[in-house]
Amino acid sequence: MATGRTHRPATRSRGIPEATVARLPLYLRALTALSERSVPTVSSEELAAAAGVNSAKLRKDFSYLGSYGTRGVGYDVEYLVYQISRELGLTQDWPVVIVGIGNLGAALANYGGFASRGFRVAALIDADPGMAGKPVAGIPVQHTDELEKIIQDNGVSIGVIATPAGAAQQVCDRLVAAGVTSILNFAPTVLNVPDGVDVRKVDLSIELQILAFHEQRKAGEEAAAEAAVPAAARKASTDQGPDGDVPAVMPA
Amino acid sequence: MATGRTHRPATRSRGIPEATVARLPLYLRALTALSERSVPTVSSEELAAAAGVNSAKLRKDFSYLGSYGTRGVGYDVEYLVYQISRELGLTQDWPVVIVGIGNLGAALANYGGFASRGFRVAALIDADPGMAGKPVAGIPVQHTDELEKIIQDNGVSIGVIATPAGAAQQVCDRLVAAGVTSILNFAPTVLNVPDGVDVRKVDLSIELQILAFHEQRKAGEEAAAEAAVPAAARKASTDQGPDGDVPAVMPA
DNA sequence: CCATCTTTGTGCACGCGTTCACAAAGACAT
DNA sequence: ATGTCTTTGTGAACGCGTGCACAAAGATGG
Ligand SMILES: NC(=O)c1ccc[n+]([C@@H]2O[C@H](COP(=O)([O-])OP(=O)(O)OC[C@H]3O[C@@H](n4cnc5c(N)ncnc54)[C@H](O)[C@@H]3O)[C@@H](O)[C@H]2O)c1
Ligand SMILES: NC(=O)c1ccc[n+]([C@@H]2O[C@H](COP(=O)([O-])OP(=O)(O)OC[C@H]3O[C@@H](n4cnc5c(N)ncnc54)[C@H](O)[C@@H]3O)[C@@H](O)[C@H]2O)c1
Repeated sequence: MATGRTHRPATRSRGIPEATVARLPLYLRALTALSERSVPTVSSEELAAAAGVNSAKLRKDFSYLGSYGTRGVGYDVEYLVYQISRELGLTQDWPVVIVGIGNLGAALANYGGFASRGFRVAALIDADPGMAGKPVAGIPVQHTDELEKIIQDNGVSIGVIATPAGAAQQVCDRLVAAGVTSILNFAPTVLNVPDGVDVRKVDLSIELQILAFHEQRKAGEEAAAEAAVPAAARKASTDQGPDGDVPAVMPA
Repeated sequence: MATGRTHRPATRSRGIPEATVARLPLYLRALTALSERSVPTVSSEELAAAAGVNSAKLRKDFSYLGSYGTRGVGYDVEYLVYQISRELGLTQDWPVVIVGIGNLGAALANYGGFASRGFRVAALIDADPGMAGKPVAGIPVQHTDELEKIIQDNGVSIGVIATPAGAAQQVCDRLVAAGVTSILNFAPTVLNVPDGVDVRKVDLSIELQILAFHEQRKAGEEAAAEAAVPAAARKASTDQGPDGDVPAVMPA
């Protein structure tokens, strides 16, 4: 999961489980593809395959929305697209600001998939005075000094942070103070926010480390250990079954 | 969660729960920061606060590693850094290839945090012949034709896909055929891979949609509904409590 | 050596999420 | 109308993850 909500411990808003909410965009994407191919209806089995999930799970997910399938036939594609869009709040327009227009921020600004579905880049903000006024993806970058004004003038409630880690908390605080209540954080830091503010993080580094963990499992298991032992571990992991013994000694 | 493993249904490798594995990088980051400040030991309470998790959870997580705390004192920072690094497979070097050097791929290539911890960009690969040879972040881009050779010559087992969605599955298949067994996917598609291959995805669009959902909940609840009803929904959500009634009618 | 105080490691209970499996709903043919 | 066949919607069981709460471990001071 490159994701992970912080705070607001699974509040299950209005009865839709968090896990289901996280899958709705997946279904929506698959349904949109079907819609473009003018497919009128789809069974839970087919759609589940397209979305890469279990069909029972998909049916249960839809049942939380009120579920509009027809037994023996399946689901009406157009109708589901609408229902899910509405449920996710995609029938309205969400102005978004991106703070930190460096490598990543610029890539995000250039990303087309942004506008495609309800999201609109309202402003690009950077602390570098040299960037102010310079257009990125057709949008002029504005200085951080304008942050509060931009948020308020545009009624922005969703902010994207793509600054260096060191600046993230500070930027976050300003965004929140200005009225932003949802933040997508790309900086590798834990953000502290007051209740009522949602934070989701995208952390490349964590994802890679998780992959490395599994990769090591796959590779090792026999020719493991004995890599580079920095004088700290004694007889590190001879890997003898679960709960394998570990050196009960601590280094300086 | 911008994350989400596909396939391999929570295999709990060697007894370490998947949820714990996903948190280890978080602890490692916090510990590294402490280490740089030369802090010798840290209590579960302090470290948990820094990582943004519950302290009991943290202690339980560490207990899976064999746990090396000292009661009444806490954990030795350096030692934990080493133990977690080893557990995550970060004591070895992981060559990584990035496929699709567009806006995002270039940003990733330029990303410093890559090399910092065990990961090394072994090659950049793109299908555009015009890019071949052109250096990005100091590394010359190579053509897709070379993909298999690059993977094999460098012993690459981790691949990053940053191509357009349409090309992702095809690229994925080639990576897997060439020997890659872990994939980090930035393209908005569900990738099908054989057993034994791990896929993690980072999906900006999904993250935003999840935020939009919660944002809508926060904003609405009273002045909801009655937005733009595309002749499909009849008496859409009057929001009368949980399991609120929904129109039992389907459009054409 | 003993008492006190801090902090770990974990038993336990609870709730969420997943999946199976099946009854019922409805389409469709005859 | 009746029967058959497909597919939904969900009851129920199970397993994982979380967090409380506490006993035991060990440091520290006298
Ligand atoms: N580039 C990637 O692929 C990538 C991947 C994963 C994570 N990240 C993270 O994303 C963040 C940005 O990465 P990047 O490669 O774009 O870095 P970058 O250095 O290229 O860009 C950072 C930008 O933020 C601006 N900035 C600095 N402080 C600011 C402030 N207080 N307010 C507003 N703007 C400020 C800088 O002027 C700069 O333009 C970093 O935290 C990085 O760790 C990047
Ligand atoms: N830019 C972003 O911020 C962003 C954010 C989220 C997701 N994404 C996704 O990441 C992917 C890349 O986005 P982008 O903005 O960099 O797009 P882009 O068009 O700038 O770059 C895509 C690159 O992939 C290359 N390519 C195409 N087919 C290929 C193939 N078969 N093999 C190898 N290379 C191939 C192209 O030559 C191009 O250089 C897309 O799927 C996009 O949806 C991008």
